Order: sequence, then structure tokens, then C-alpha cells
Amino acid sequence: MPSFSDILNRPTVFADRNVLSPHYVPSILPFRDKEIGKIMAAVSPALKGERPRNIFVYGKTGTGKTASVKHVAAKFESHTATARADAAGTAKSAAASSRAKTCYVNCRMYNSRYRVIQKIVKELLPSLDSMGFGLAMLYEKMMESVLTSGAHLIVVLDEVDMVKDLDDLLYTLTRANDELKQGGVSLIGISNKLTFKDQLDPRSRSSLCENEMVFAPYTANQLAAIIDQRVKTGFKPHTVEESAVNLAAALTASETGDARYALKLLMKSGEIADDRGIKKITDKEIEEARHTADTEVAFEAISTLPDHQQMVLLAVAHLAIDKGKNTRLTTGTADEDDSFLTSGEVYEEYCKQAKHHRKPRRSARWYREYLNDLEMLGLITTIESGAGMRGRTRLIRIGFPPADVKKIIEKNFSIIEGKD
DNA sequence: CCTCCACAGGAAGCGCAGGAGT
DNA sequence: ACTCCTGCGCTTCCTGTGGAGG
Repeated sequence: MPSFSDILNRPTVFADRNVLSPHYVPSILPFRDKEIGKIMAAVSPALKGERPRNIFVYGKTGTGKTASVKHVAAKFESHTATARADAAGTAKSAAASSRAKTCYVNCRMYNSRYRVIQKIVKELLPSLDSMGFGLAMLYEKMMESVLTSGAHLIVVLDEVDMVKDLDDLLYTLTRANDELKQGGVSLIGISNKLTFKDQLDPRSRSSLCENEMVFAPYTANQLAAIIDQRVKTGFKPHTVEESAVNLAAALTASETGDARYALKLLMKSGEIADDRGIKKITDKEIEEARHTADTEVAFEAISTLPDHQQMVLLAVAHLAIDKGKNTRLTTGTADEDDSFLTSGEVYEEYCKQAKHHRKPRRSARWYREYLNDLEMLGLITTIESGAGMRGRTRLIRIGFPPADVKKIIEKNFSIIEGKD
């Protein structure tokens, strides 16, 4: 029987696991100097008592958008703090500096105008219990606070595309500037949807996008350097082979360039090494980490899927298994890829599955939408039927081993139906 | 060439739940 | 508490689309 001290004293390759967590903000952000400089330049007028321009930052996930902005915000706050400390100085800039403030709002959680404003007020006036006030009241409170302090307020709206009534929110916040005689409100919007700008009302677009910035995905070399940086502090010395770092970087770059994925690979491979009592992480561990990470993602994606999409996927898995058997029995070496299934075939099977699970089936039209969703998630791949096939249809292939998929889904259904 | 097949995907409309306005 | 409205999931209907077959 192992004791806790056994487990705690087990040899580990990690020095500080926190460094590998996606929330960790390193003190140095490599390859983002230019972007950080631009943001700082854009924000700096607030330190002189002028209104900074709004900034809109966009780029794919894991390109360091949030980290960069947070980094600037931290610098900004520390600057105003030191300025406040020696506010005895008569310089005007010191006085203005002491009245600038940043406010970070994650719009995934605060996803409406009301909630965002409420959050801002809470930051400005922590003592105030803002629950139960109407929008107008909260707005007044915010304006009052900005006006009486004369402070410049910089609001960071992370994942800004999640806000439902964004046009209204932007209107409200930009209008605030017109009403204020001193102080002001500026925005930093962050989004990972590159097309998001287009669906904005032209007026809010011009106000939010006064200053635009794009974060390009990291290249394999940059990823390698970032990983290296984290490895130095996150792992014990000489526990990660250089080629493993490069492999993790290459794998990530070929997928999405999402730095978080690279860190996840490191974390996983470290855990694998610890489990097996291996002292050094090599390419092998990284490969394994990738495999488990991928299936984990798939498992997560599948089990959170709506019932009917799961049934469609189950139908695909079923037919894929059957077809695999048949081709192996009859033709032996299957000619290229008849592991593809036709759309109609899958729909029939889906209807059977629906009957079996006692659920009313969806129409064929909606089933096609389900297929699109599944493809988006990478759970299936589809191609257009070319020559050799009657009519025009989509050919479907499952993205993961069908037996595994089937197991996951059937387990899910047994849980759901067991509860029933 | 035309027609048919086996679909894809747009448009319109419908019932419902939940939020806003009063 | 009440209506009214809006967004969402879905169906029905319809118009392509591209190869097979006569």
C-alpha cells in the first residue's frame, strides 16, 4: 500500500508544473516585442492625461494575444502605481498617471452589455454592491466614478466576439467619451475570429478598429524557442531532449500553431515519463503524448455532442466497422479507399439507430447540417463524389478508430438511458 | 443530348423557450 | 405578472449540381 509520502517523493521530471499551465503569464514574451511595443504606444497617451485610441487585436488561439495585453496592463498598472507613490512631484504627468486604470473583462463570462458594464463598475467601485441595478443606473455609476476621479479607463474586452449585443456595448462605451469633460474610456478588444470584424455594425467597427493588430501564428522555430524557455523553468535540468522539444514544436506548427497545444504536449509527456519512472523525455514520449492528447480531445468533443449528432457519428462508426469486415473477407486487399460511406447510406443507418434508441429522427436536411458540424470538429472527413459514383453525394470517412468511437458513444447513451 | 439519380444547400416558415418591456 | 419579441432548432419545399445511363 503506497503512502502519500511515497507518491510525493516519487522522482519527477518536473521542477514547476505551473509554468506549463496555459494560464501562466511569463515575464518575458518571446517574439511579441513588436506587438507589445505597439500596444504600449497606443495606451501611453493615458499616462499623459490624453485619451488613447481604441485597439482591436486579433489572431488565432494560442498566439499570445491575451498574454501580451495582460503583460502591457501589468506594466501599465505598475507604472501608475510608482507614479502614485511619488505623487509629491509637481509634474502634471505624475498626477495624470495616478488616475489611469485598466480593467480586464473576459467576455466569455460577461457576455452581454449589462454584464460587462456591471463588471467594470465592480472593478471601479469594489465597495458597491452592484447587484440588482438597472443598466442605466450602472452606467451612471460608471460615469460618476470616471468623472470624479478624472481617470482614464482602459477596458480590455477579451474574446469580445462572445458579447451578444456588442454593437450596443460599443456604442455605450464610446458615447461615454462624448459626455465626459475629463477622463475617458478606451477599449482594447481581443478576438480570435478573424472574420468577426465584418459582422460588426460599420459605426462600431470604425470606433473599435481605430488601431488594428494581427497576431500571426508562431512558426515552428519560434515555438521551439518558447517551449525551450518553459522547459528551462518548468522541468528539472537535462530531463528533456532537444529533439523532443523540436518535435513538439513541429507537431504543433503543423496543426494550428497554438502554443497551448505545445505546452500540453510537454505536460503530458512529463506525466508519461513520471508514470513509467523514465528520467528523460524523448521523441517517443512526445509522440505518445500527442496520441493521448488527441484522443482526449476527441473524447471530450464526442461526449459533449448533442444526442442526434452522436447518433450520426455512431451510424458512421457502425458502417465503417461493417465495411471493414466485408472488404477484408471478400476482396482481401480493398481497392484503395472504399472505406468511404455515402451520405444516403449513413442517413439510413442513422434512422435505424434513432429507432433503436427510441428517439424521433431528424429530417435529412438537418442531418446534413449535423454532418457539417461533425466535419468542423474533425470527427469525420468528407469529400465530393467524383467519377465512378452515380449522382452527386458526399463520401464520408470517420476521423478516429470506429471501434473506439462506438465504445465512447454507446457508453454515453447507456449513462443517459440508465438515468431515464 | 436529355433525363434521372442522389444528393447539396438556400429560403421560408413554424413552434417553442427565454428575455425584455410594461 | 403579463404580453411581446426574438433567437433557435427544426421541417418543408425548392432549386442547383454533376455524373450515369439511355
